[in-house]
Parts: sequence; structure tokens; C-alpha cells
Amino acid sequence: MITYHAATTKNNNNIYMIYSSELIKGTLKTIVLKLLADNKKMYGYEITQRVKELTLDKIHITEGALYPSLHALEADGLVTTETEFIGKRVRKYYSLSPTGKTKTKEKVSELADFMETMKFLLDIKTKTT
Amino acid sequence: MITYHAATTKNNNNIYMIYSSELIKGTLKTIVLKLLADNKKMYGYEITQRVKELTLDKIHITEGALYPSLHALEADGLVTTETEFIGKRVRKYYSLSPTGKTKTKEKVSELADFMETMKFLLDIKTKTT
DNA sequence: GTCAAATGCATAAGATTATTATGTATCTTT
DNA sequence: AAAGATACATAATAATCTTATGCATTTGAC
Repeated sequence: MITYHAATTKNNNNIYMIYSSELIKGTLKTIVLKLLADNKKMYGYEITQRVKELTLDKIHITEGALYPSLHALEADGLVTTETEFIGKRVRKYYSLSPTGKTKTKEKVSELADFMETMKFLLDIKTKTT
Repeated sequence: MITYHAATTKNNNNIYMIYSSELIKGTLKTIVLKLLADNKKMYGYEITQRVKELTLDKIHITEGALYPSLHALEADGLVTTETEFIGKRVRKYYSLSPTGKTKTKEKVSELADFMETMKFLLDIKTKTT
């Protein structure tokens, strides 16, 4: 069973918004790592689809961003890969390494903390002397 | 009176963390716009200090990021400027234009919505078939 | 059965936006 | 007197994304 995130905000055209791309910056690797932590192993295309699903199309991860990012995670030793053939088509599965698991916890908690701080900042109404 | 954001998370060295810089990417202009919305007019240096204060040193806006960003906001017509002299030293105050006020509301609500979505994504534990 | 869309990987050129470094100058505190 | 804080600005570099392109296979619609 998949639980979907409720889409509440609409944009000016009354269409459910897709976030402007700057916002994804800096969070992509954390999203990927978190998905891998929860799903043991996933392949690139699957990650893009899962994120679209889970966010009701609000977050679109482009392939041009994802694949280099996955390669970087591998180069950094945070993930390992295994290749599988589905018919004649190749699939490259990614899994967290032990280091990757530790790093994931760190990055997720950092991002969660950052979001709390941002939420606070965005609510600020107080004027100072 | 200033209300400070509670610092709860500590890093590996048991020192209050400073967020890794990627996280700021894409949120800087929104932070600046929001501060201007709440404070009518502010100057650059003041903004860096206010953000440090409000986030208990967790978010440091560098001058190299801030000033070009402010110039871009001005070029886009979202802020207007007025120069003031404090003794012989110049201060450049920034204020929201009407367009800027509208844009601020949009960007703040987009970011707030994005953070809700991210929060959801980071909590996901569900595995799918 | 064929053609479009979806699946699946990858890389390169270009854009954006930050860091780091540097520069200039004034004011305050020790 | 010197260091640190205040206050602006820009340039070189780095990181990370978008957009475009390329290739190939599989599925679904007509």
C-alpha cells in the first residue's frame, strides 16, 4: 500500500503546482538516500516515478539530475549497485552501503531540522527595535 | 522583542550545527523577501545578522550570496532601494515593491508547501509491492 | 502490425546560484 | 594602535541543476 501526500496548494491557474526547480536543489540526494533506506533497493527510473507518485506530481526528478547524482553517491561509497536484465533491457539497482545508512540518518535529520528552522523563519512577524 | 528559534539538534561534535550550504540553495531569495515583508526596510548587513540571530547561528548568509541576490531582486522590480549615510558610511536599504509583496506571498506559500511535502517524503516508511 | 508512449540508461552544454577570495572604507572597542 | 565589527561590492570557482540529446527495448492503442 502506498500512502500519498495530500495536495492542498494550487497555483494561480488553479492547477496543482509543481515546485519551481530551485527548491529541489540540495535536497535531491537526501530524498534518494531516504527512499533507498525505506526500500532496500531501487533503480533510477523507479525513483523518479516513486517521487512523482508520493508527491502527487509536485516533485519531478529529472533524469539529467538523478543519474549523475546516483553516480556521485556510488563514487562516494554511499551506495552499491547491481545490474539486472529484464528481457534485453538493463536495470541498475542501487542499495545503501553501511556508510550510506549512517549518512542517510545524518542527512535526513539535518534536513528535518533545517525545515523546522525555515518554518520558523517564514512565520516571523516580530519587528525589532 | 525578538523570538529565537529553539536550537535542538546537535552535530557529531555535540556542537550546534550549521546547515550544510546546499540546503540554503533556492531558499535565499524567499528568506530575504519574507524578512522585508515583516520589517518594511532592511539593509544587507542587517539581513545577514538578523538571519544569524533568528536561527541561532544555524543559517549563515554570506555576503557573496546576498548582495548579488539583492541586486537581482532589484533588477526584477521586486524591491526598491534608498541610500542612507551613517556618518560617512553608506547603507543601502531595501523595501518590497507592490509586485514584490505579491511575489513574496507566492514564494513563501510555495516554500511552506514544499516543506510539508518534503516532511512527508522523509517520513515514508511504506514499502510497495 | 505499426506507431506513440513508456521504460531505462547515459552524457553534454548551458544556466543558476552558491562559496571563497578579494577589495575598499569607516567605526568601535580593547 | 590594532583588531574586529560594520558595510558595500565584484570576480573566480564550484556545485548542481535544466534542457537537450542519444540509444535501445517494451507496451499499449488503434
